[in-house]
This record gives sequence, structure tokens and C-alpha cells, in this order.
Amino acid sequence: MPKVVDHEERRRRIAETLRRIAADEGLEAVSLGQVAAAAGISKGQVQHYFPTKDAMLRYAVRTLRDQVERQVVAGTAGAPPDLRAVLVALLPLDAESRTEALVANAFVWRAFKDDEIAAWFRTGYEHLRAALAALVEAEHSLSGLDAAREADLLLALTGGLADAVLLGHRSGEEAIELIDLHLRRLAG
Amino acid sequence: MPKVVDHEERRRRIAETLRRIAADEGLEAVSLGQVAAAAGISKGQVQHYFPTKDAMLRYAVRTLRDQVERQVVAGTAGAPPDLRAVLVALLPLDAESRTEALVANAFVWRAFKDDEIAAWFRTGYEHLRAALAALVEAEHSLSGLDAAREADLLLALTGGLADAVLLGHRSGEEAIELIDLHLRRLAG
DNA sequence: CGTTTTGCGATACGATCGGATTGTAAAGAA
DNA sequence: TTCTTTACAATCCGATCGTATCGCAAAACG
Repeated sequence: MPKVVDHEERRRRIAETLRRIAADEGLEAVSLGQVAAAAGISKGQVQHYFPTKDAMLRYAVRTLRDQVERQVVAGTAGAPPDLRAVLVALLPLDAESRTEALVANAFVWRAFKDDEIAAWFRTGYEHLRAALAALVEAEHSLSGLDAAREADLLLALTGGLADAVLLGHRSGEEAIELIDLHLRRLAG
Repeated sequence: MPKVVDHEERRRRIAETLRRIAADEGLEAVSLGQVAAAAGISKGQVQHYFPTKDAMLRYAVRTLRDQVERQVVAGTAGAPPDLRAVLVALLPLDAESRTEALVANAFVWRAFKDDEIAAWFRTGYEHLRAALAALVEAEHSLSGLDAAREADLLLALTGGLADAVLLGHRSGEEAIELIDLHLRRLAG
């Protein structure tokens, strides 16, 4: 065998390039040639690591979810689990999370045609839902509330705010204020 | 001059076909050939009414917004202006509004690359925001609230719920229940 | 009636797509 | 060393894309 290479590392680098293109120019700008050129490698090499374009897209989605989860964990690290901090961490406030949100949104609508991508988004949604419900339950100021239902509400609200921020309809500060307004009302 | 034709009517028919394809198979499946074939006309005729593909897409967005506004008005017609009814009308509950929501979502991300489309979405958002604020203000059970802020909250919440319903994460009934939960809390 | 204008079908063009094929250099295995 | 396998580059293929162009029939206008 020739050069010993870390296959997973190559795939990760290609997927990162793919996501950068998807965030910058849209998912429809993602092609084998574009990805290869942007990654500084040949089309053949891309094909060597991904049998088809769909496989490449699926891999990019899979590793994106890992990245988002890491981002949320990092955004709330050090402190005790705090409901507000998690919600704020879900907003696209810095360039990095903005890129992630853009890519996620670009991929979401592929889920309608690709069951595997749909499954990734569904489990991601369920994880987040469960985590939020647990945080609601743990918050002493929110005792007496239906945690699952409030988690659904918070998830929808934060998702809508994230879209509004992403599209420039609201600023990040406004979104945080609205989250605080809602939480204040929850607490009584 | 030959056959007297209603240009606007032709364009409307083409735009409708385009939106149907976008909803069924995604925006990337929209091509001149596909639209022409689905509309039962020739590629040349499509070109005759739209100089470029972008012009066609922009027209489709413009008329979509009119359609959505008509839908919301129709969904709340006859009755006095009712905040809850408007919010529910924004959810993709039937096949028609589901298609509209799908198309709108497919187009939203084009707004990043097309300032004209971005402007259409922005004004649509502002209209909706103003309308909701007026309804909040009019609702006697909600007196004493910051109408503009509550409208933002409601818009984000409903938007997030609409996405969740569209993606199959929540059912329409669940979404309505969550809206009611929020409204009940608003009312005190 | 003839001229001009318009609606629109047909087709050609160059670019780009995803994917398949082929060639080749490098490096362990024999 | 020789053989085999792997990493990857280069190129080709057929399909499809958006757009441009050509041609012609129909109809209002002189």
C-alpha cells in the first residue's frame, strides 16, 4: 500500500470545504468540481473518498450535527446547566454559528428527498427537545409547569428567532431580549 | 400583431407551475425545460415571457407573497380580526398552505444572493409584524403589554412552529395547542 | 394586399454537471 | 526484486443546464 492516509481526516476536510461553499454560495453551488477546487485537490480525489455526491452530502450533514452539538456544549461549558444559556447558544450570534445555521437550513430541505438526512435531523431535534425538557424540569423557578410542553414552546420560539436573526429581520440582542421576556413570564 | 394574449395571465400560469415543481421536488429541480414541460408549453414560450430564469423566479416569489396574503385574509374572513385565528392561519395545516410554506422556505435562502427577493421577504415580514402588533393592541385581554415586542415573540413562535409542522416534528394540533398555551399565559 | 410586428416552436451552443474509466506513482507483501 | 494494492490525477462521457438564434404562422395596420 502507498502513502498511509487517515481516511476519516480526508473526509472531514472535504466535508468542511463543502459546508463552507454551502454557507457562502448556497447548496446548489456545491458540485464535485467546486468542492475539489476549493479544497485544493482533484476531482478524482473527492471521488476516491466519496462514491457519490449524495454520500458526500450525507457525511457533511452527519458531521455538522456533531459540530453543532459540540458548539452548544462549549457555549454552556463550565457553568451548571442553565436553560437561558442553552437557548442563547442556539442563536446564530457569531460568524461560526451563523455559518452552521445557514448550512443546517440549506440541508433541512434535502431531508424531504433523503430519508437518511431526515433521520439525522429528527434525532437531533429529539435530543434537543429532551435536553430542554430536562433543563426546564431542573429550573426551580419553573416548577409546576409541563416541562415537555414548555420545551416544545421554547424550541419553536428559539428556532423562529434564529431564522429571524439569520435573515436579518431581528438583531441578536433583540432575540435575546425576547427570550428573556418569555422566560420571565414563565417564571411567573 | 398576432393572437392577442394576456401576458400577465401567461406569466401567472408559468409561475404557478414553477411553484408546484419547487414544492414537490425542490427549488433545484426548477429548470426552464422542467417548467415548460410541466406547464405543457415549449421552452421557447417560457423564454418569451421571462427573459431569464432569475426573472422567472423573482416573479414567482412576488406572486407567492400576494397568494399568501390572500390566504391569511381568507382564513380570517367574515369574523372580526382575531389574533388567534391569524396565528393559526399562518401554520401549514392544509395541503395548499403547506405547499406555500414549502415554496417560501425554498425561496428564502435565495434572498441571500438576490436583493430583490430579499426585499420582498423583508416587506412581507414587516407587514405581518405590524398586523400582529395591531391585533395584540386591539385584544382587550392583552392590555398593558408591549404590543410590538409581543408581536415579535408571536411571529417567531409561529414561524418556529410552522417549520416544525412542515418538517413533521410536530403535528398541526400540537402546534395550535402550543399557540393557545402561549396566548393563555399572555392573557394572564 | 403587402408589410410589419408578435407569439412561440425548434434547435443549436457552450458550459457544467455527476459519474465512469484509465493511467500512474508509491509502497507494503512476496 | 517483482507483484499487488492503494492514492490519486486526468480525462472522457452522456445528460442537462440557461441562453441565443432562427424560422414561420398569425394578425393588426398601412
